[in-house]
Amino acid sequence: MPDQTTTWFSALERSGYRLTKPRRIVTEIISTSHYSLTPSDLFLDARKKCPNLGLVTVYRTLEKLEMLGLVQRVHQPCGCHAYIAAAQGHEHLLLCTTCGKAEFFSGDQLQPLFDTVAQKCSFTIQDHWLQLFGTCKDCQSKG
Amino acid sequence: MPDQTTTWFSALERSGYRLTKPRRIVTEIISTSHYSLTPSDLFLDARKKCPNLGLVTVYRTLEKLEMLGLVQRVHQPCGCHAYIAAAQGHEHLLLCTTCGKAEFFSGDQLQPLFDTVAQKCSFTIQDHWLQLFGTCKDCQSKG
DNA sequence: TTATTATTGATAATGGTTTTCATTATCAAT
DNA sequence: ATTGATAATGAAAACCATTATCAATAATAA
Repeated sequence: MPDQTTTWFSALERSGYRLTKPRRIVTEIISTSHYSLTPSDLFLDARKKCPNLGLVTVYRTLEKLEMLGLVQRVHQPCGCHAYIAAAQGHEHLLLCTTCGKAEFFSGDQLQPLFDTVAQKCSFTIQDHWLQLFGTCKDCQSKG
Repeated sequence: MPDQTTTWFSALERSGYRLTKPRRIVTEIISTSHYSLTPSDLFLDARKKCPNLGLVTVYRTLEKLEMLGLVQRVHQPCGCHAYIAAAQGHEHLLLCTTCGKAEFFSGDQLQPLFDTVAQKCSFTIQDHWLQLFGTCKDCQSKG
């Protein structure tokens, strides 16, 4: 089992949640995926290993993983219904609009911009949200 | 009538849309608001001037304004159902989490970051979304 | 093993958004 | 100003993602 998955199982247990079969399968899929997944995506995939899984359980599992900061929502033009393993620290998402692959990049360089904006607009800035869209290396070479 | 509103009316006409009363009222409200508004917000407000307005017309008007690049969606943790007059050029949204007021700021400083990310991740970058959350001056002084 | 209780899946309910359709209003041509 | 083609409207129904309900089941502590 991948390290990341083990870590997530521990986090769930530490918070008092039971490690049930449906929960383990859903957690394993999203903890190892490099693509953003909708509840329905997850459901269809997880059903292969747990045929009587209910869609509702996917929603409930995502809810817990989100509260634990393990997954985050992905915002897209066509909607904001997909999830992905959350960033480690101050990182932001870069999405391939062709294949859906997701990568994280550091947002360290953003602080100066935030300071400037805070001063110009007289706001105190608490949070920020940044996402990039583009084409990954593989999809570039495929034309 | 505010300049911005006149401009939007012209844009609608230029695209072959008729300037009906419901459409004019919805357009005027969102073109002059400094707050992001949900379809429901717009509906309730527009009804004051057009009592038999249907919620559906609000959705249809927003759809057209969005296609014309006049309004943009506002992404928030609690959902992405609000709209606001679109940015002029390379600008991004700064939202007050207390009162909902929205301001735009220049995103010119972001290009170097995008270049770095494109190189490091071997992506070509086509689009980006940035939104800041904070507290505006008024809300700061009110505690 | 047993008791407790969190979790599950099926079903129904919810709420926001879209579609359908008969009626109405706009606007170009007269 | 009037007309006619047709875009636009509002009401109702349909749709779909998400949430709540509840009896049955499964995971953990004792």
